[in-house]
Amino acid sequence: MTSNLTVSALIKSKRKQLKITQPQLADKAGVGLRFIREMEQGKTSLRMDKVNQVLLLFGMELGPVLVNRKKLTDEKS
Amino acid sequence: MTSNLTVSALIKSKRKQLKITQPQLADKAGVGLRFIREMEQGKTSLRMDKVNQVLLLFGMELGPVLVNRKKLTDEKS
DNA sequence: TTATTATATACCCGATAGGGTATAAATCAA
DNA sequence: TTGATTTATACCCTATCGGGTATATAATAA
Repeated sequence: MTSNLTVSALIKSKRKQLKITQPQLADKAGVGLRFIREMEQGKTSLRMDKVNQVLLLFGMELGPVLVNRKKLTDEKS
Repeated sequence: MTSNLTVSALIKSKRKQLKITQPQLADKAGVGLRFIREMEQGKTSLRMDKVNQVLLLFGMELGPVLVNRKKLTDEKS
């Protein structure tokens, strides 16, 4: 199964795992606190380079992924 | 093996597959021609929403992916 | 070669991302 | 409850993204 987690959800959970606050994450990533917040809140117009600065802390980056074919039960192809 | 194709490479190859020009792709995606060019040339500071507008034409979207552990032969862990 | 077509580069400019900061609202612990 | 901590909202401001357009440089075909 292809997970397809949103950036928003991923960052939030990863940050919680590390038990650090938004200001601390912003600091580590070298981005503004406001950016971390907009990211966790799912803003869609973020700049890729900034997002990658944060994702890289978790060994990840933005890449093209297949759109989630909704649940198998939802529709018949 | 996790492909990890860049957005740039993916768009360029997908566009060629469809045998359409940059202006045509820009048109279909609803973005400017300049944007398509910057995208194919690997500009890193693109806005996610705009990139997704284009990727969606190919059934894809931006998502967090694991950073490529370089080739197995390149380095010893 | 010369046309034709596709792609790249350069400019102007409006819109907005993102930084900073201040304040408000949650959340949690005592 | 009250106080401390974390997160959310709102504002100002600069930098720049991205659209449009014009020009330049391939690239391909005749």
